[in-house]
Amino acid sequence: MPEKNTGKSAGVEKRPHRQLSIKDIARLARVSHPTVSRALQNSPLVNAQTAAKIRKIADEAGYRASAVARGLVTRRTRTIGLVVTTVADPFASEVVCGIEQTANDHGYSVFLADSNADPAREKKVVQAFAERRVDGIIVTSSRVGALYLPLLAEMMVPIVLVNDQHPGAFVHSVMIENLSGMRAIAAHLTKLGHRRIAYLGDRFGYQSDVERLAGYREALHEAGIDDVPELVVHGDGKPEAAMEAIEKLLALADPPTAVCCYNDMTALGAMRKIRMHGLHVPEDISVAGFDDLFFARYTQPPLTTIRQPMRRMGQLAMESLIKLMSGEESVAQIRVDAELIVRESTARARKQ
Amino acid sequence: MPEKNTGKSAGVEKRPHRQLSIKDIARLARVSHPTVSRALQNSPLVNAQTAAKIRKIADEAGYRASAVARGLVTRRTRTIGLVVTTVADPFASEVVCGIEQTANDHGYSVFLADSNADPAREKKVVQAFAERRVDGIIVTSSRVGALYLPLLAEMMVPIVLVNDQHPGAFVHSVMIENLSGMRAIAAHLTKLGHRRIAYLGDRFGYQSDVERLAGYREALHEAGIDDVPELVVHGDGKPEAAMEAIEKLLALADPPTAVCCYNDMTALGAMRKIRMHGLHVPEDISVAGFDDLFFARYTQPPLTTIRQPMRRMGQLAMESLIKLMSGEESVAQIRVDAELIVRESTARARKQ
DNA sequence: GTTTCGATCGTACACGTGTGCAATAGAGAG
DNA sequence: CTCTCTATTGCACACGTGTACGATCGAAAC
Repeated sequence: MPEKNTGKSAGVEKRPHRQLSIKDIARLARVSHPTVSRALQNSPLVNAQTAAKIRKIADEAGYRASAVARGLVTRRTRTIGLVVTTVADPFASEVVCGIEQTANDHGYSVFLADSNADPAREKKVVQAFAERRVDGIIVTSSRVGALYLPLLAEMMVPIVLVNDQHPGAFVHSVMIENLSGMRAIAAHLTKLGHRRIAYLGDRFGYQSDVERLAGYREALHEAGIDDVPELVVHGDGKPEAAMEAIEKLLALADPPTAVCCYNDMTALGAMRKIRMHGLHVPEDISVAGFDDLFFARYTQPPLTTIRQPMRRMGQLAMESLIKLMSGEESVAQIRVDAELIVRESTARARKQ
Repeated sequence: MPEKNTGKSAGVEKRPHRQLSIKDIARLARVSHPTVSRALQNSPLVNAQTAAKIRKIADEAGYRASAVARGLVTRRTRTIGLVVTTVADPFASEVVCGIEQTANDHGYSVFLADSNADPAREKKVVQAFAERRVDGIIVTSSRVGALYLPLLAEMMVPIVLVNDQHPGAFVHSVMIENLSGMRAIAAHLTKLGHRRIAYLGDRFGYQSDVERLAGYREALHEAGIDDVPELVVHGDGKPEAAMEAIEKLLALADPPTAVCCYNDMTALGAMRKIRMHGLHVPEDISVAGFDDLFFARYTQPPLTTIRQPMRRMGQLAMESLIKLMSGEESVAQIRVDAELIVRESTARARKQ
């Protein structure tokens, strides 16, 4: 009675101590390897009892089918590529979290790549994805979305963008309602009696910045306030740049009594600089953010902001991608609603 | 003269429009496919001119070698699995960033998996890694490190842990000098004249908490201060729990004049609650954190803390793993130094 | 008894790449 | 001219899985 001895070769083992393959299981179960394959896929083509027996043996042996071999023959790897400008950003990491969870729930594994906003690196990681034969790609907050067009064409793989900064280039994307969100914030401020309201934006030209700026303007117009160009300044979405940008506002002869920040990170820098000037939020100046990152409720004072359902957005992007990968159609542009969260960084304007 | 027509079969194409393979390039270059393989690997076995010509053709055709086919025959996928309790944590995401960068620099791709601190999920993702045939695994801040032992044995793959909470179970890890770090913070406070210094920790029993608590005690002993059990309380490393935990300290008949927090997230919650009690930092009570997350310099007041070189730690973990995957030895326990960053949340104790 | 049909299972391939080995050709030595 | 050696290339396999197709067998139909 032959035991586990295969009789194949007596040669020395290679370093990585041979994982056991489907053929090993076939030998143990005294069937052919296709039968094992079918049994593990719960195929109706195999006898129920045999299948159960095979599954039991495979399980006890700790057998794990090789996804790479399967991917080779199936031509579908059940992996997706996720490129993000940087994971070390609270917004991105929440989105990544949502994507990873739903990918995992659907049997997909995700390759993570950090582009660091470096176009060369971004191109490199997408090439890596091409070699890995990913089934789809998600890109979040890309500054260089247009770069993907040729690569996309080359890879023949669906792509979904989250909060892309260059409109129209891609069909599938999920974004927040930037305009109505920022309009809600600005309207909140006008209702508090503010008339000199500033906008501290991201880099000029990015779609989300354009849309939020538009929302800010709409709210002001509705309140009968005219545009004041000197009250619109730009940072880069991060605290450092915000600290510089807000200097221009504070140096004004008639400084604003409230400022709408492009996002919470910007608000963080703004509030810090305001404090360094000896001023107080919200007594001297109201500050509002956008995103509702985890720290928004812990700032001093807690930040009034717009909540973006970041994980949900990641989930939606992944679900959309899954549809596309299955050959189905999916909604091209998904827009999620923004929710105003009023905390203590905004207050009624002082009587002039 | 035969053109691109392969003459193989006139059957209809499958859906995913056949990527071109090494054989396509071979046909274009009028050589055999092994020659193409060797040319693209810069093998000395192939004529320099032929190699150059092949590479040119492959490049112009936009050919991308299939990493999955290569992985199958090579038995090395050049992928690693990265499991993290949650990416949506500023500490973890910085580490992930460091790991991804250096992995990418060395030609490795990384599978990201979020365990959500759920043991079942954690097991599931590691099984997925096994099927993907990853060459190595990195686990950050695992609460359940011990769970990996059997899976590790099964996979025969090197593992590196970052900031593991269960000492001794694994050989390879990279951690911060918790003890000396927290001792530096506490000593900083004693030098400012504080005598009633509290410790607001993570869950009891986690290694990093144990070590930081020990550092705190050492500093107090050096300053001739006795242990006061009521001044040591525990949260869970997040702001919410910190807000609850610090209540116990504030409710004391003789409340502390300074509190060492397990990390910056804890400090965030602590400062918020202190403010809600109408007290001021640092006038009424000094607060110190640990980690130096991005927001530490933007809190009000900016947070005194210990800087952890998070990206560097990720880099070190990845470099260590690369060594192990190459069969080399690597330092078992890597400890990186902590650096005290004094900002404005700590001040001289008021005269009693 | 033969025929037919469905249920099971095995055989033979394919996926795209890497690599040991043989084959060939050309150069140099004798 | 013959032999040897080296440089270069092709042939034949292997990696581990999925799947079309044929083979077998038993039962049911005739």
